[in-house]
Amino acid sequence: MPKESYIPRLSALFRQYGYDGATLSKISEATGLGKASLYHHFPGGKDEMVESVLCYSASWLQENVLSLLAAEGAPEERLQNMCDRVNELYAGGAEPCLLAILQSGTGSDLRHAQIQATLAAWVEAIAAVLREAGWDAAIAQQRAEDALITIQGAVMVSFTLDNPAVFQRVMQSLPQVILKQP
Amino acid sequence: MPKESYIPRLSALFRQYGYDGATLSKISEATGLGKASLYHHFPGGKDEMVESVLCYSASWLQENVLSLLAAEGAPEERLQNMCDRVNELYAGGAEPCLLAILQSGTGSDLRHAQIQATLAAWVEAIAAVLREAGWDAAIAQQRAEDALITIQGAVMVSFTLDNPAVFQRVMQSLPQVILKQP
DNA sequence: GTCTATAAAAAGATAGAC
DNA sequence: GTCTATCTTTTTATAGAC
Repeated sequence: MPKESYIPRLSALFRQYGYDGATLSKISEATGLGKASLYHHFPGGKDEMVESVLCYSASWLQENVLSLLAAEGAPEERLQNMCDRVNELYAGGAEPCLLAILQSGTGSDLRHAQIQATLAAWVEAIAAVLREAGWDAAIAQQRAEDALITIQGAVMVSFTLDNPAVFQRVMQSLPQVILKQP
Repeated sequence: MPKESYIPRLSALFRQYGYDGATLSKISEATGLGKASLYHHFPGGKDEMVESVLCYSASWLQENVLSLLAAEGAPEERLQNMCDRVNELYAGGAEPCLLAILQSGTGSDLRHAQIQATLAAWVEAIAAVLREAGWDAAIAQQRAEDALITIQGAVMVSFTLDNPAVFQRVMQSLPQVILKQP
């Protein structure tokens, strides 16, 4: 099997257990591959697995979220499309954020830059929509940051409180909130 | 030394490395105690250490944040006091949230309920301020959730983007945003 | 590309002296 | 209350056969 086919299961494992908690034993079990086979696909060990997972995450975001923001249509509609995909990504507020999880643990410096770049691209994609909607660049940047803050905060709070309704409510209103006059 | 004196250093270690990343070796080094001494203070091992850290966190929050929300004064002033303390807690957006970090890793079920209770108490303390300010109970609950979402999201985004200015800006406007008419 | 077997290192935990 | 020493288990990683 090509290594790409194991990325989703690796992704789920790192999201649940984090970098240090996702041991090779768990990874071996989840993928059905022996440890030696894992090193065949990922000679760099867990570091390389995480790097691949983060790379895949960035691609998924680009193709499933950022591309919708850059597409044709009214700003509110494009933001709504983003929220729909984000809702899938976080299972309606029931699953935590991989990017947030992978920032802690041993050797997080290696992951930090990659995660930062992904989040920055997301902010910029939203800011572009807002500039197109006629906002000043500085305000657009702030509102885009606010949008990410709301999404990430809603994931954390919903997951912690075991209350997906919080996530649903916030995602529901996000497009209007972001586009609203001050 | 009494075990309470080690809690702050334990806290810092778990915040940086998470549950699985904070190994006994690191803990031993950070506290200056041998492993056997650690087990003398915390017979239950890491689980008991984390439990103590989370218990201390809840106390700190109660005494330094929730008590200010319940104190005398105008709602906006009390929310502003909260933001000031929160700004210290997260080092102005430079440090991640212990509660968020400890939700992942091996055996997170043990920690989840404790973290959930702490966050729920925080939400309720804010909601009480808003009800006192004349808001309907349901709206007060939503606004309080929104406040926590903003705080947690701002910590995550600021830390990820290495940009404390984002955190500062958001904390600055939080009291007015929460109290603003819809 | 996957396996079995094995090695080397690290982590979690305890016994018993002081 | 802290230490040294030791033990067990787990984790990471590799060698070599198929």
